[in-house]
Amino acid sequence: MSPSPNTPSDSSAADAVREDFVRLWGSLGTFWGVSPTTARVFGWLFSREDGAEAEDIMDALDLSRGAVSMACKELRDWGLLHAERVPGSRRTIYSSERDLEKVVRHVVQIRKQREWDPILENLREWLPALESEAGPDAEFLVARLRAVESLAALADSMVERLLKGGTVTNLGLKVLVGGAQRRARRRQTASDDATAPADPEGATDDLEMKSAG
Amino acid sequence: MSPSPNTPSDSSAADAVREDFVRLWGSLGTFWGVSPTTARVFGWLFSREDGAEAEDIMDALDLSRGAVSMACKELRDWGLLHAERVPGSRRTIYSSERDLEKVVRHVVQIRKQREWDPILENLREWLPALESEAGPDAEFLVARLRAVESLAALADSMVERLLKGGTVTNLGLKVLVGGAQRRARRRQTASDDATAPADPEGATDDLEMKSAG
DNA sequence: CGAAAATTTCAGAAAAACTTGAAAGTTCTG
DNA sequence: CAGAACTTTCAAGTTTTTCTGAAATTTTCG
Repeated sequence: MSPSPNTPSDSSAADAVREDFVRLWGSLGTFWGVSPTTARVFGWLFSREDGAEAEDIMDALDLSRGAVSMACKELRDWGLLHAERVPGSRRTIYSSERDLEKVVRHVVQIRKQREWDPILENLREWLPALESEAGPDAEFLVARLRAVESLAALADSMVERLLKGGTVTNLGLKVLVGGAQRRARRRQTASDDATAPADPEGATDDLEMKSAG
Repeated sequence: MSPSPNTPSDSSAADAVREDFVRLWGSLGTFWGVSPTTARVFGWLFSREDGAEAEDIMDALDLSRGAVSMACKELRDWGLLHAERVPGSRRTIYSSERDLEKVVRHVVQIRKQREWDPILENLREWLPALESEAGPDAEFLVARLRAVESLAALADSMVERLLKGGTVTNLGLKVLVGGAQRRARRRQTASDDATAPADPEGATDDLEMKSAG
């Protein structure tokens, strides 16, 4: 029953859990659109209090130098990783974004831009083209596409609210308690993101703002 | 300007849009967890008023017989496809679920069972093990895991509400208008999903209920 | 019941995605 | 400015996923 106090710092309960957590997080990679390895790197960093340099990561996760570099680059693009250079040294210290809510918001925002917005964009091209065409086939297709559009638009507005509405937890509570009403009134129309290209560095920079909460 | 009335039924605007729609839907496959081909099959069927037999599908989407069969099987498992046998014939007629909201609900439900529930399940195993362990590392990990847990639990409750709360559109409207309040009061604590196994056949059968709305 | 007309299954082929390792590029010390 | 210490990039190799085609299975008709 006694927890094995022999092994010095290798197989503590914390390390065992950490390992499982990294595995789980890796298997969830598809959920938010990155490779398992990339997800594992994030999970590992997230499970640690302090940042780590590339070599620590390749050591802990048994990856090549290149794999770690690419995973970290991708995570930086997603805005989920801080890369810090220690002044007197050549090393880069990576650490995960600490605020899980920011992580979720970034992931949702980027997936929305990449995968969701094109749907609405396309639908709004297709519908006019179809409406000028007569015939039962075209009419039916219009009806179906409208159904897709209205559902997509609904999802879009909910996500939009999530992104603008402060912390996820707060939003969740508000929704559960009914406070969403107030927010809906002062909803400001988003400047159209259809034309705005994603600026890859801006995503990273966003992380820095509002860090004092 | 005149829509080319020459080509008999091949390159109408409807068919052009249909083709694009199928391509788009296929590229979205990863979003809800199936292969592009499977997604394309659904998209094609969804874009059509009437059902189609296997050969129509392989013809339209340029797939082998086996691929069509596998895609349809997977879609049936997801509860997104109706397979109907015409009595006097040997053919099976496939048609997509017509109600997009049902489609969304089924997808969300199944992905939740497959990918989300394990998270909560695992977290609830790990936390007790960690809490009995002293040391700063374990304590830190507990804090991080708790953050994951609370966010996962929040998402879980929102999804749960989506699944139980009638149509997606209705729910969306309710949320946007603040009607969520009522629901939150009578929120019954879900019987822990940690132990409840997913019943794979129930998911499919669900499609049939409430078909009269 | 046996033949015909479909659908399903599955081993192997093709394609896609991921990882590696070495070469090229940066950034810091002397 | 040359050299050392890291990081990044990318072509090639490996693994995983997906598709095919033919054999096995199921279903209908005579």
